[in-house]
Amino acid sequence: MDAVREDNERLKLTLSQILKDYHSLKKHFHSIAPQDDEPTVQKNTPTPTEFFQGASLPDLPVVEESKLVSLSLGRFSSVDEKREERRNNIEKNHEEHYKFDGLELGLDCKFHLGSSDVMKNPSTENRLDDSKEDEQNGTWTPSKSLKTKRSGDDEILQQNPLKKPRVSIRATCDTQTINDGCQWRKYGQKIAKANPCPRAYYRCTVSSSCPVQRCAEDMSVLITTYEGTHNHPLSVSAKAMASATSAAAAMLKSGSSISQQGLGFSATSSTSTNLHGLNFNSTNNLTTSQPSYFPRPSISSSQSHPTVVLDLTTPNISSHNKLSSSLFSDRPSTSTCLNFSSTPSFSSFNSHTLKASLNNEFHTRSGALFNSRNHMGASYNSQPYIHSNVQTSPEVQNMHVHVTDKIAAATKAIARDPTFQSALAAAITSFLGNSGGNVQENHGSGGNSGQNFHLYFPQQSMKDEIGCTTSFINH
DNA sequence: CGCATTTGACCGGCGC
DNA sequence: GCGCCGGTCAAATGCG
Repeated sequence: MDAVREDNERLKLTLSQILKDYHSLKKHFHSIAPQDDEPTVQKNTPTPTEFFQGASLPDLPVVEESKLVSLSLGRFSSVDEKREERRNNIEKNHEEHYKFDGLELGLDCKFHLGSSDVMKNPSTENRLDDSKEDEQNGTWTPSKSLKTKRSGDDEILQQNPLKKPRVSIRATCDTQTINDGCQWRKYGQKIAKANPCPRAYYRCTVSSSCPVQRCAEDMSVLITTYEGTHNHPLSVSAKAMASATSAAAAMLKSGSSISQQGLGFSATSSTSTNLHGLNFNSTNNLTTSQPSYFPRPSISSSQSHPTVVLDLTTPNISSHNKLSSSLFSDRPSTSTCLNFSSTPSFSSFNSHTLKASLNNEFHTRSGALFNSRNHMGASYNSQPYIHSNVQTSPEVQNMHVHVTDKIAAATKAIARDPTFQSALAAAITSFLGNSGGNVQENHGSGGNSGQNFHLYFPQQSMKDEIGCTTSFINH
């Protein structure tokens, strides 16, 4: 009980710190966001040039909260009422869908609630749900958790009444397990049916009550499956994967209607999430010609486990462009390549530069898959900052955006957090992809409509301090 | 000696 | 009801 109380206190401290950071970020955002009387988010959104060359920071008036772009740092909750409302609206009106979706970058950590609400509100699940349960019950038992109906899990229980969502990572790896920064204790090993390689079971060692588990099938491709979320503070190096997996799980929850349909990229579904900057978006609007600049993760449902599959095994993104699906034949193929700063946690990954190809494939338990055309590639390097990764494509158009000193100065102050760096890269990338405003544009040769976006920092020192550049390719 | 891993037993869900 | 299978437990074993 003492340990639980200590954990509780730590969590409260962490939460208060997060809230503090949020308010600070909010202040900064208010100071750099230009005022606009247009009613919708999309119309309210400045062009990149306007945005980056906005009025001097102190002169900017405070923008109404309803007009703000929501900045997401990767903690989406499936029960966000606003999002539910928006989702319902989408079903009625596809145009309205893009009004918010285009710039839904969202700081969706339930900050519209008071801090006390965050602790009390059952909708604040994902990272908090398990610790909340600890508070209420005193202990946490993984096996029991599957049986215990929790209000915070109502949504997922409705659709997957038995199992928690899982996040499965496929990666080529030399070692028996991937080094994701967490400490794992092996507690079992089984020979799985139809697989000559044993499946190992691991449990987080930091806290005895931490529900995160994984099994690994050690083949040429290591498949690591995460279930549950850490309910204790994580090291910086562990946060990357934890954030990614928890966000993927949250995305699965919020977009579980998609997974349940198997191929169900319905024309009305809309979810988005941010995996430590890997910005996922399962928004689909097949009736509009506006391309989505977000890739979709692989979503499958194995038995009653809804699973997001992050495939890190495919080195060549362009090869996936060959994948086709009649489902998306009316849309341009989209790929995004982001380089993420890395945390030492990824250093044990086998490849020099591990490309995370988040294919839009629906993996089934039996290995069958259905693919769509969108996919995402990301690289994890052992460097302190995100760095540019120029994707070479013969038929791309290049679009260059020069970040002005003003936005860079404003960004410096809020870009210290590595998670934010990743989120920022994804946010700006999506921003550019959706606004398409006053951007310098060099048309490349060829008839392909592919576009290659680059962010440049005018001064090297600025780049170093902000620590992120990003490239974006739209085929 | 303490901790991590191994491994057979056990349990519960699921399909037939 | 029975058997299969995935997942977990816990005693035995190994290792530093």
